[in-house]
Amino acid sequence: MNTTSTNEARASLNFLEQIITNDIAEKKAGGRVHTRFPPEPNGYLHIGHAKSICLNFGLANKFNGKCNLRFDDTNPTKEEQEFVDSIKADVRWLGFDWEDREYYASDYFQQLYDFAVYIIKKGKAYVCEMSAEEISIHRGTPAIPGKLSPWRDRSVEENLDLFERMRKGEFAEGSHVLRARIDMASPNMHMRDPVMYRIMYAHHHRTGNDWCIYPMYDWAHGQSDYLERITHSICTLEFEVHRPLYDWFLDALDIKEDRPRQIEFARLNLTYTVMSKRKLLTLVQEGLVNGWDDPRMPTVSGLRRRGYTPASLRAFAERVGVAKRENVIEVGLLEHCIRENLNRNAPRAMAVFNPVKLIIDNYPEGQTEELPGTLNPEDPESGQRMIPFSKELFIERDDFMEDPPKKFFRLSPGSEVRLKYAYIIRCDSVVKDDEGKVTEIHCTYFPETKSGSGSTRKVKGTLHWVSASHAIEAEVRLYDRLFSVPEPEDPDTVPDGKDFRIHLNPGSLKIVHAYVEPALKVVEAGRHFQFERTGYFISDPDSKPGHLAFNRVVPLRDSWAKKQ
RNA sequence: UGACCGAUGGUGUAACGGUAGCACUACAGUUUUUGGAGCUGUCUGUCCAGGUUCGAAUCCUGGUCGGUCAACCA
Repeated sequence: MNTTSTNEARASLNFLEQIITNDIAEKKAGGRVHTRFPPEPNGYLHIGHAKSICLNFGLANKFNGKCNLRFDDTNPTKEEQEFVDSIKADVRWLGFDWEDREYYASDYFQQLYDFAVYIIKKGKAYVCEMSAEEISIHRGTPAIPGKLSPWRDRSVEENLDLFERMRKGEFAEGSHVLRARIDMASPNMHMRDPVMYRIMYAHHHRTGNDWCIYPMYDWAHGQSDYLERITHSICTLEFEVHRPLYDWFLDALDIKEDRPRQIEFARLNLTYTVMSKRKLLTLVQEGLVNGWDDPRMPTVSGLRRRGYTPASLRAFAERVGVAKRENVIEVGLLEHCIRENLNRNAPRAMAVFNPVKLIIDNYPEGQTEELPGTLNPEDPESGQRMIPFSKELFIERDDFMEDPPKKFFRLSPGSEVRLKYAYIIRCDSVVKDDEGKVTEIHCTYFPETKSGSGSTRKVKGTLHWVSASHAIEAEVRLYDRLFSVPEPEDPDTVPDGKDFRIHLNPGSLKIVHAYVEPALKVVEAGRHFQFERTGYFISDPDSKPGHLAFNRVVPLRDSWAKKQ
């Protein structure tokens, strides 16, 4: 593939790779590259996080660096161990290894406290006794400068004393905060004396009741980066306006060596889905989906249950690229990535979703043949499975038309098709019920056309089938996109008083009771298959002996359906 | 309209003052015991207006459009 890697050939680098390449060339941080993935453990990871994970671990990998997993757990009222566990499982499942570098912002609470004392001593932070509402009012608006806090000019000694007493728990929640003393007239709202610490009498999932003051994100994040000797602190675009503050804190601490650098990129958006934690939570809480791992959810756990593979998600993250421009990726690209992956790796099987009986009139009553079927034509090593064939079969109702249009290559009266791995057949007649619905299709088979016999007879169509008496029943969940419009959050498409929920696709889940070939009888959960001519599927954890359940990952591309 | 950021085919993303390329999508052909997969090909693009330059997607100026920011959230 990479046959042109001469010295002249300039590799195509994204903007992050360019920055890092330059930093290495300039020997910044001694040429080290160290990134981190910093989730807040307050919810489940989604595909946007997956992009960030692939980015941070991928960059470290590419430049011989390291990537830390760091939980940004500075708000005890929102964070839980349950989410720590699920996040770790998801990152690992995606294929990344943080080795022994599992860190928590809460590990640094004492360090952060000492740093704050340092800043207070420099006269650059003060304890403010205004209420949250007062602070908000004093902050002004982007166009109007804020007003100074009456507590802004306390002595260093007084600030030190008050801050220590905050920590000791002498004050009520909300009564005091520590604020950086920056510029209440800054056009950047984040520089208008931002809060560094607030009082919260809350139990923290790791530090328990050791602390009653907790650092804010802006104060904790950059300093945590510094403590971990992070070189490139990569975050999403909305933190761009925080960067001056990120740098201000580093300056206030007189950090000159090993200064981490914040770089922002545009988060992932996907068509036909919503991505914000709040909206996903709404879907779960209102029962619009069946939990966080519902196969229609863009959560990592949902994608996993849907049947997306780690490799397909990594390939996707690679292909969407990374830049600073707002983007909406077509979900078709994601689907392409999983098809590409599963086409090479998923064994084939036959399953009939909407069966109609096909009877081969000239096939001996009671006879069964075991016919070999290639497990995966894309993989010569894959081998075969045996499929029973008999006089009565099920085929897909859609594969028969009594009065077909031109270019219909499937079965119709008088036409010939091949039954995959078996014989060419001709349709002779049909039997209908009182309502005119076809109940039986009668055919003649041609014994000399048996697959593998070297028969050169050609037909236009090939159908999948299962032997009626050998078929196993299975529950098959046909998933489709959760929303019926590309951008469900677009205000232009949402009437007043409504929200994205009106765009929920009512057909996003159809459950059918299918007939599958008997080889599938014993599959355990989590196995991928291609059901020939229909799509890729995975056996669901709901599968039990005697009750098979499959989820459709994605249908096969279908140029016939498209023409219809 | 306070500040900051961004703008390249339908969607993403490259091009670092010198041939606008790649992927997905769409379409066509080829092949095929999956109307799948594969292979080949085609269509469609530098937001606008000026300027600098032999030469501008790239640099400058001014617009336009889009995004972000006013939690004791992250």
